Amino acid sequence: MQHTDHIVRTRFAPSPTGFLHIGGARTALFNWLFARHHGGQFLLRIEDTDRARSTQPAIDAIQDGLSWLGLDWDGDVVSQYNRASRHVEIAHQMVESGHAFRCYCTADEVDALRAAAFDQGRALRSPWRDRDPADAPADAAFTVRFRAADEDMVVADAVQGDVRWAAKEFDDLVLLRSDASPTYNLAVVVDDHDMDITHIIRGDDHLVNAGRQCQIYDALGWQRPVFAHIPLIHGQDGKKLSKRHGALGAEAYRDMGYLPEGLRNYLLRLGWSHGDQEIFDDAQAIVAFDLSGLNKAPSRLDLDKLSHINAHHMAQADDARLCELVRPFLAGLDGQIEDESIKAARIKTAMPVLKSRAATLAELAQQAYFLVKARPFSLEGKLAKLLDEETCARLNRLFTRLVETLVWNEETLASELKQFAESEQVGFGKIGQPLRAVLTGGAAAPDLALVMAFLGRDEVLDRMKDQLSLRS
RNA sequence: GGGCCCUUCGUCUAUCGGUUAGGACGCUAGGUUUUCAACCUGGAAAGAGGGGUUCAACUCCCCUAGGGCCUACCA
Repeated sequence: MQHTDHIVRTRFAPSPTGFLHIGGARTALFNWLFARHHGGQFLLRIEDTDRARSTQPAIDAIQDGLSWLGLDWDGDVVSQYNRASRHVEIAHQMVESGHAFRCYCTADEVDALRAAAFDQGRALRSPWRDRDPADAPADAAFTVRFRAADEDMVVADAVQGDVRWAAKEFDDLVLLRSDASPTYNLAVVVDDHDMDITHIIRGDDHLVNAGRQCQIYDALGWQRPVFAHIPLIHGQDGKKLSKRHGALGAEAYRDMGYLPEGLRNYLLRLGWSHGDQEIFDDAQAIVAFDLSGLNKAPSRLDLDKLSHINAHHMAQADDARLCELVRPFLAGLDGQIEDESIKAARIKTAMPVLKSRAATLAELAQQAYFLVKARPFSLEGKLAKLLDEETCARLNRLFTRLVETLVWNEETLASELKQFAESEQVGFGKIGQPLRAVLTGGAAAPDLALVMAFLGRDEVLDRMKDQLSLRS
């Protein structure tokens, strides 16, 4: 696993206890962007050393989420659990070098020690750090603890600046549990070192861990990576994002109809800035991203802004791709025509116009609905009232005219409608409103000439006939 | 209890000692108008509080307040 090159290497290292939540997605994005910016590698490691809480479905969900977001990782996924023997090896090495020691304290003794340390406002130190190993009780269980360093610690963080701790703030942390399994802080350091990680971008809930981990790096004589601790994302209420409070998985955003590039763009600007620029495509983001633009304060999720950003990316998206993506959203709407190929054809034709009118795929489905509505449909309330006797007579005259319209495209239809309104000597509202009702049944739709062009002559005439015969 | 981190419009942010404190979302007034959306033109809206340092502070320092993280044989 050891690399001899000197390229930038980042990693995303989630623990598989749930889906890929929005904060993790952003952390992954930043690491991905930073690696790509420097032509380096972005690695994925699953921190699955907690066997009780780690699950395969969670591992799958994380990978699916990253894939959906378009954050591709280099090489194979690393399982931290599978590397346990290497962690143990390093722990033993530290015992031999004196940087770690066997602690024979029982759970009760540790509790008492901790309570005392807590009262004194200091970190826990094991009495076994200075005792002769020969005093060890025979056959007693022990943990391997790190011998907390005597020097004060300073971590140069790329976001937070120099962060300092007094030596007494660090406890003798457990490296190996009494069952000899390695703990997080040991495993992380060993893995990041072995994977040649050069930059660690992660949530600032790990800021204190950085101090602890740097003690281990130093003890081992390993070079410390660059740390960049980014603030966590909060919910709309400013509180921590909890699972039951807005902390949704990536797939939830997908199901709400956001595009991966839209979510990526939004997440990019959440806690990172580049002057006044709000909209980024991937190429721009990769060029622009740097650690110096990272913010120190936590930020809140704002779905309105996400939608707005997403709308830009919808308008830029490929038509054929959107036709595919909108299908599941359309499927939820009832009263549609049967023929899938007609539906697909109409939506395809209209897509260049539709996509600029919707902020999400869900809205896109709403915008496309009028195209696939099964006729005849009934008009109610205000729409029905539009079709009084006079209006029906007028629409009948329009009908006759449309039958004779030779060229059926937006341009000629627009001028047909305009001329018709003039010949009727009424404002366009007198024609546009009822005609729209007749053709769309009240569904959202673009300009009428476009509606007619997208629907096609037969469908337009049929929808007119439906309503006019009902009222005559 | 202890340590560490954070604090500019409602929200995301710009500012890196000297600006009428800028932009974006949202909100709002008006325009366009055949629905919805979009779009165009305006508007309201901010430096948590208190001390310093300085000719000058949002910007540097200290205190307070408020949030957050860690303080596990979780990660």
